[in-house]
Amino acid sequence: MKPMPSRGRQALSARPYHHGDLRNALIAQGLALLEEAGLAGLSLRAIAARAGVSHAAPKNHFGHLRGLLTAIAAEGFRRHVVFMRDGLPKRAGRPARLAAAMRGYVRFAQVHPHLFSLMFSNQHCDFADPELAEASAASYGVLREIAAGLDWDKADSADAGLRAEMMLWSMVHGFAQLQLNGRFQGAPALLVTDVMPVFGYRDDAR
Amino acid sequence: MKPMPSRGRQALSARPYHHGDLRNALIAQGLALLEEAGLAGLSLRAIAARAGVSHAAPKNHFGHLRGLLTAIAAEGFRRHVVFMRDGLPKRAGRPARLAAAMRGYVRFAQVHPHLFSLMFSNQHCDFADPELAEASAASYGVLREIAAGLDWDKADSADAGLRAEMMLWSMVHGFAQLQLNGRFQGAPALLVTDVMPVFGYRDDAR
DNA sequence: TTGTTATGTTGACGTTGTCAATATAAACTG
DNA sequence: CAGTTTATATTGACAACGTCAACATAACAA
Repeated sequence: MKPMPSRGRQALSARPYHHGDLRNALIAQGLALLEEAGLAGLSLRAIAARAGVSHAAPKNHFGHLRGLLTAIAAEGFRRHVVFMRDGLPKRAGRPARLAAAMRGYVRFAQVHPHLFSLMFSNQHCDFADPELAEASAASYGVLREIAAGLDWDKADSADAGLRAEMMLWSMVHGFAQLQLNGRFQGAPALLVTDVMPVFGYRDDAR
Repeated sequence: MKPMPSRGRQALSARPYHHGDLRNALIAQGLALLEEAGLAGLSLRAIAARAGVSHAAPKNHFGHLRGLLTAIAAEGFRRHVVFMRDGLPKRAGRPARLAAAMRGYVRFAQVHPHLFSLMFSNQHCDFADPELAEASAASYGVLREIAAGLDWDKADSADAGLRAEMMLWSMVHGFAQLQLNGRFQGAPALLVTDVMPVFGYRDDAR
């Protein structure tokens, strides 16, 4: 009744010495364990056990616990992008797309609270890692795209585009973080878009 | 050359069996160690050693590590309030006070990065704790005070006051958090107030 | 003085991340 | 095919950690 080894080469051996795709298996089991046990329960040894390998096996693929957590966070950012782009009407105007992306950002944090915490915790993962840097930049890219052409009181400043990105990101990220930590508990349930100012766009085409 | 015990009762004993004010000493040493070694180095045993007591002593005052970290975070929030009120002109208008408080919020995160992380990490401290709840509510109170009467596009909505508080808090907290994690690294250095929309007040008296 | 309670200490336990030494399998070389 | 090298996984050990139970010491109350 034990699960077949993924590589069915050696018929007689119950468990092959080499896993075959341990790196991805560790990331997958880490993601699963993270949902079940939270950040505190996410230990190297527990992940290794879930993947059916020895406690020191992860060291070959990721040097440290930090390395494994970084890889998990990178996968998190890839899924984060999906949430932001999801529920986003294909040919909707930019204000509608902005609202959808903002809500997607927050919804991700609600659906995957522990993963979200990991993704934005420099305690646990290494933002200098190229893979994580690329994945998180892609997530930021959605925001960049949506912030372009925003009409507000700083639209004519030198770094208008940059400022718009930073403002939107700060607002939505702070909202998600504070809501996740239960800091809005006493208040009636409000969406990010209920709390943000309403922004127009200079050129509402496209 | 060893430091005198704080209670000078027993002249001959090098170190009195009872510390006298261990609870506060542990919080103080915890704060100091946090600045030096970061959140990762903040262990029960290290704090106890710094305070010159045995490794299990903290258990009498705080039941768990979590309890000690919670007490440290509470002290953090008390200092946070000082930062927000600091540099705030006595009889300045509300927009100026808003800007000063926002910058104070972010400056605190810059000056005490590890403490700030601890204060907003539900991994490490317990927001249900009464002391922490009171201290953090006081910090939120500064924001409440400053957000009252804000003039913006949602000023006439049902929960106008609440929405303003949540928006400001989200924005400044997200900014501080993202900046702290180095996510604005590529961008030119900007203040929160460079990035926020400019808000007026309905009644700019007081 | 005599308990009683609060406050620290000691030693132990299981768990963790990391490492060195070893074993096994795959890949490459001739 | 044989022989060697490289990648991958295991084993056993280590120190550090949070927590606990048992004990020691001091402050306090009757």
